[in-house]
Amino acid sequence: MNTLSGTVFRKACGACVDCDVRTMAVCAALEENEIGALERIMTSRILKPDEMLVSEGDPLKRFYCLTAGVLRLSIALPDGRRQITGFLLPGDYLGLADDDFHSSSAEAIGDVRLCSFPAREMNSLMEQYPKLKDRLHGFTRAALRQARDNQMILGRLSPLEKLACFLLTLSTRSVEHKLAGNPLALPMSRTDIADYLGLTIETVSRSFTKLRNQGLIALPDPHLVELLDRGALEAVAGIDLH
Amino acid sequence: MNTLSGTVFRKACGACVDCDVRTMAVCAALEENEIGALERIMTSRILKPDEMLVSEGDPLKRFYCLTAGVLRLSIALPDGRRQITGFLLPGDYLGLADDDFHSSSAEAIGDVRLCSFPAREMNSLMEQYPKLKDRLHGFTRAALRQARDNQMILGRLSPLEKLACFLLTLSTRSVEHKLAGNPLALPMSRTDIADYLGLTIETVSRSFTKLRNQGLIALPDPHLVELLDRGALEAVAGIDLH
DNA sequence: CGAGTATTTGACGTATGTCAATCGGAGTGG
DNA sequence: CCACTCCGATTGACATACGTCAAATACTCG
Repeated sequence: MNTLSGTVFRKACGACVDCDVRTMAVCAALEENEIGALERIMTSRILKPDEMLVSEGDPLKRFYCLTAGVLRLSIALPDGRRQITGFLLPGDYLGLADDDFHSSSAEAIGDVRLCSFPAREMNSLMEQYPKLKDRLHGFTRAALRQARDNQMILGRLSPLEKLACFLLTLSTRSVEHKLAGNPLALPMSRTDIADYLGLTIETVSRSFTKLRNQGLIALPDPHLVELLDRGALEAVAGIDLH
Repeated sequence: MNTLSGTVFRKACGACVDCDVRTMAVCAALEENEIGALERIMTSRILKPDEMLVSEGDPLKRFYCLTAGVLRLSIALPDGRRQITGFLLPGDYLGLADDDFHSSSAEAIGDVRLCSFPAREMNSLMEQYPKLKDRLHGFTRAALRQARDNQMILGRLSPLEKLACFLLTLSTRSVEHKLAGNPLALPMSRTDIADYLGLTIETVSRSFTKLRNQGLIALPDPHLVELLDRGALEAVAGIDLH
């Protein structure tokens, strides 16, 4: 079911220097001879599918760095409506937006592995290594740009445009995060995609079908998309994204 | 027409110590004896209604701090569709999301006055005063939380809920920014509100009328709302915000 | 192989967008 | 001071894209 499994646990718990996300995560701010400081406060953690890592409103005790798998960030309304504000890929950092409390929930999609840093120690490490803080600030700015792009997607695009946009940006991000970009894995469910794009699952499904019928994508199975015509997809998305 | 004019140019260009936004803007990070460093690199600027301050894609040359009036941040699609990603109030900072280029356009709504800081000098000042950098990072995190709340609003709320939510949060923010919170000034047009909430102006207008008919608000004129029943508005919004 | 769940497809209703007309206030000129 | 114009806001009539409800299909996992 989960197309990522198999790669997830390739490595038991190697040293930071050999880590899959060494070059793209927070830790890339530190040189080989400095990484020990981070490693010393770090603990590993594994999540099972749909396991909740943090819940909206929880006090912020730890920061996390995703090393394998995908997380969904979401906000919920009292009546059960849900908005997924983003998907975290390996190398992404959890806790960018928050001061003392988590403003979103974070749940595993499929199996997940992450590094966990106590907030206190991480904060003092950021004082010790300013470039660590700078890198995180840079991540926060990028997350803000992404959130604003999402506002455009949610507010002004049609369902078909939304889906095209979603597939293109996920593909691009996947490549940046060293995951396959073209036969593209979609570990999340249709419900997740709907809650991300502000649609119903039926509309998401119909949009997939439409893109498939137009020959722009192939769907070997619901969790794998092949982007057959990136140019045409970009035309459908009606927006050239980064 | 513009409910803000009259207060806008109260002060010609006083010293930072006496500034209206001294306690809430970036500059609050610095003590009285340090503020000179910021003042030295600062220049004042005034914008006329609808004047464009920066355009999407422009190289980032300067940061700005709004001292009077309101700015709209927006992203545009090639075909003219527009998404307003936020409104900046006095004390807010422009440039939080950006690295080398502006990711949104910024235009004045009514008359605007702002402080302008050359990016280069501002960056070196942030090195000199880490608490300045910390404050900006804090602003960025807050902006990210707000952008994610907006994703929820855009993706999952009905038009009536969107408008109620908009009025409540604008009222709260106005108070935080030392503006009137209850007869609430709406300097932006219905088109701006529509482009912020992902609606058409007709739907915005109908939603205003509905809230008025339900006795939740009064509209002495289109740019002034009185929140008659905050509790009921919160119930309509279906979301307790912050 | 069978049960349970996720996805897809279909039929239908409605909320919201579209198009068009009216209203109202601000600014201008007679 | 009043009439006229202009532009933004409101209201109305109508259409349709998307949501809702329901059934069928396909996949996953035991």
